[in-house]
Amino acid sequence: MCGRFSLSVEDFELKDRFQVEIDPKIYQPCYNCAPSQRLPVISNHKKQKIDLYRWGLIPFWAKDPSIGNKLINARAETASEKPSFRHAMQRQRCLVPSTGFFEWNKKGEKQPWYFYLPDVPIFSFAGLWDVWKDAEGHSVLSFTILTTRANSTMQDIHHRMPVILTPDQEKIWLEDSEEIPSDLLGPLESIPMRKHKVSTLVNKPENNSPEVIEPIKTTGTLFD
DNA sequence: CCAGACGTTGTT
DNA sequence: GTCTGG
DNA sequence: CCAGACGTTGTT
DNA sequence: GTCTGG
Repeated sequence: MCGRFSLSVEDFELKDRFQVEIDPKIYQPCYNCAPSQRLPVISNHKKQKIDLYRWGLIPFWAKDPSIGNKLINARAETASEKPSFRHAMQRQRCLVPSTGFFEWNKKGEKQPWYFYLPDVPIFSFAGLWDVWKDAEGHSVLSFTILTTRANSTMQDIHHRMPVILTPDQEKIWLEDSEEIPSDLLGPLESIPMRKHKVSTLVNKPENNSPEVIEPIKTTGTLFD
């Protein structure tokens, strides 16, 4: 699963990496990105621009927007059949830029781990977005992150992981085709991934500092 | 027909 | 909006 | 994902 | 236990 990630780069780095415009007034690096926050997204409708979307997809037909609290992830295997995601899966795909993400090992103590790609420092999750209008007609843009089976690096910690796209796959995911490019949605194996234990400071979303992604020392091996 | 749900994770 | 269950 | 709340009344 | 908010 994926319920917390980082995007710890400056605006110009994102701009260079994705060839997009970004308003420096609305952007700031994020070490501890959490559900319900407004976070940077590149959608298929605005491929040349990064905008902020709320994490937790609110389907366009929702009466109560709090449904978004439950829709922070969508299973890639079933999203095209689910009422909440079907429409977005066909027409409203997006990239969620990231520099790494967190998972908590449930066995024994609740230990947070940080996962990242040393060869691809900025990557993206495959996402879906939607637009919901409140009673006054104000639009709320929101997104969810697709999940899939864990890859070999992750499976000791968790049996699910976010769908990570390679740079080549990013273009395909954003193409305006109602045929879903489902071959992109498996666990990432083609790019090396690393992990290390991090401080439980990351548990609180308000702790948004570089410290939450730093490796913590453990008895025995320094790196896991 | 209307009412109510619409999700994922992990654990049992 | 669309599907399921009563 | 985790943390924190989870209620009503009346009064200031 | 379950929901809301970040």
